[in-house]
Amino acid sequence: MRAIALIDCNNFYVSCERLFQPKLEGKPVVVLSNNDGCVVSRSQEVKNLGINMAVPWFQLKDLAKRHGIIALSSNYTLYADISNRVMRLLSQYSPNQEVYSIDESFLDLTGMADLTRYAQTMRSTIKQCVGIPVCIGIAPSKTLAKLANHVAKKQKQYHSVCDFNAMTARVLDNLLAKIEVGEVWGVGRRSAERLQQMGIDTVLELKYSPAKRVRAEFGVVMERIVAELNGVACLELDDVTPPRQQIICSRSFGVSVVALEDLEQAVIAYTTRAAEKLRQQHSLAGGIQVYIRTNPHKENSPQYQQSMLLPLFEPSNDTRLLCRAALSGLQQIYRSGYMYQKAGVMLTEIIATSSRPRTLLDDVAAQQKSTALMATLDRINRRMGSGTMQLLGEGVRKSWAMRRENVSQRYTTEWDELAVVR
DNA sequence: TCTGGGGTCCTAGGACCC
DNA sequence: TCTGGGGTCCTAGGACCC
Repeated sequence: MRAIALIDCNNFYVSCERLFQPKLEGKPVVVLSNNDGCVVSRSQEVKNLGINMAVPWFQLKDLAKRHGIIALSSNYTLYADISNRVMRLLSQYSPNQEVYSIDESFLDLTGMADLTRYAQTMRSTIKQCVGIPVCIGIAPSKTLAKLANHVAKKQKQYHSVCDFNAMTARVLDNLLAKIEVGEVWGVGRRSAERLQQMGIDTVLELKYSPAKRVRAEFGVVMERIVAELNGVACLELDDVTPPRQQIICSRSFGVSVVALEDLEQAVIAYTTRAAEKLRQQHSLAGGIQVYIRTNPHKENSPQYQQSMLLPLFEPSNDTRLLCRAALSGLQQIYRSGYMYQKAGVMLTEIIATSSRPRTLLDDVAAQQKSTALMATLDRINRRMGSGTMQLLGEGVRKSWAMRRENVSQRYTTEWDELAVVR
């Protein structure tokens, strides 16, 4: 039988912070999204208080004061580095790994013996070498492995490892009968509501729903989910991450922005970041979309949002060229008199640099010059720190920059910020 | 005062073609 | 009175994920 494992780090961002600040152990801790907006990671103590994911932080301030909740700004540089360490360790346990997200990985363990013990070894190795606690679910399909992981997390008697393959069909069905249908991977809030209206409340009920009916009501995606719940693997492990088809960089501002000049700075900054990512994956973009919007939560102030797609004359990854296009778009959609809350850019029609189309009009010398300049820019910023060299138009003061009031050090990636042992 | 950011896939509908 | 059928491509929007 197929054996797919899903390894999921517990309370990942909070666990990363605790690695370097042991005093946070045993205390209620949350990590907030950019701009210190919403809760994106919660310690067990916080979950026990009944605080949900994605709650706006300002709504929690009273509760936080009463229970002494510690709130940290997110530090993605740190989390990405810790994630890499976990993933590299995990890769030693199977020839076939899919890194699914910053804190999750699938491993194909088909054909291996004594999987529960094997998984326990994995757990203790990661805990010992990196310090991050994980839970592991094992099953014949990805969707079931996700559910097995859910059980491993919720039910203490499994000691953080749950192997559906080691259960009889009857025991498994009894387990599935106790899980709400909304817990299934790929069943979101919308579908869960519709399923419940049809009388399908539990995972077990979805598992035994007639395929025809599911297909007619929800389409192929849900049909595939039902097959996966029945142990038929429809989703393969993707062990190579394909290059992105679109690259987005967008941010809310720390304060509302009114002036075009500030929006221009922000758009240049975001385009610069997006272009860096584009070059990292050795690609060119055929177009760039720019958008701005006011704060939709402020119902009393005038609302405006607009976007514009600018096709490029030829595909490029030159920051200067992309910025020029984005700025021309911004100038066309900008309207004065609004309080802007967010701006963003999206690179589209992405192709590999190696498949750059050739035409008789190509200015090869100019292309080579651009490639060399961008490579130098990237090298300097990688070596000396991101933002060492930037376009002047990005600005220096950056009054619009996001809030990060309580951010921890980049303990593992910056010489100046290493943990100090006394 | 204060509500994230970055992705993918699917579907429906319109334009267009023969 | 009465006006086909089938295909492609593109875009926008919805739903979902972490």
